Amino acid sequence: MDTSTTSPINKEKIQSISKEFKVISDPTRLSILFLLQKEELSVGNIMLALDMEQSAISHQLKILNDSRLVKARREGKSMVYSLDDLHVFSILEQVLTHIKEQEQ
Amino acid sequence: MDTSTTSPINKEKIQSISKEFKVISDPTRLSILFLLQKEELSVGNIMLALDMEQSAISHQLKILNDSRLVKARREGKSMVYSLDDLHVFSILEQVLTHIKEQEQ
DNA sequence: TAAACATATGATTTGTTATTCATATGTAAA
DNA sequence: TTTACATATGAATAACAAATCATATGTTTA
Repeated sequence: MDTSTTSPINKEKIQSISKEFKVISDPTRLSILFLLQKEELSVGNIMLALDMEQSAISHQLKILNDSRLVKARREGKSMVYSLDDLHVFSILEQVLTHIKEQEQ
Repeated sequence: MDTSTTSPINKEKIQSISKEFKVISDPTRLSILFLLQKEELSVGNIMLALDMEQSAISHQLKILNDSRLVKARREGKSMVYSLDDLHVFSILEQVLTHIKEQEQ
């Protein structure tokens, strides 16, 4: 199917794509996503793993949460975050493959 | 294959992925890529299509060119740009599908 | 070969995003 | 029921990226 003619790209679509990519183009947020791919983690544990300030982590988690890439649940005093949208990883896999190919 | 255990994500890899996404997360650059998907275009024609300043277009084309997403050739007085890496579009297609799914 | 045209590019300005700082909120333990 | 602990959040600052401005470079035409 010829997407270039059947679905013209308008400004709104460009903006949506742009926003999606912006969320996953920040190193801190990417690191969080990869950490959570292995296991769910509390904010404190993400802090320790990335060696960053609590506030910085929380702010980035909010962005990830707002775009429904992660979800949170309370566990006692801490908040435990986990992935909510596995779809990003198929995209990340593609990019990783691409990077690997270009390295050769 | 379990990529989470066989290929640990290090800081350099995070940076590479981040850079790749940053290139395709700017609306102007995305617009240029979609324009070039249909046909190769001179800087002047891209200017007209996006209604933006020549310098802004040139600066963004440079970034796209540096990351080997587009290539340029001279044609008389003008420079004609075309896509150099169709791979991005498989990623863009995925994101578009994702957006479409979430809309429903 | 001077003028006009098309694009590139460095420097500055403007806009955006991430981090930090200070503090608020919510939960559990003393 | 005060204190400690864990996280969230608004405001300020710092870092970064895009657009603009001014001008340089390269090509064609008069």
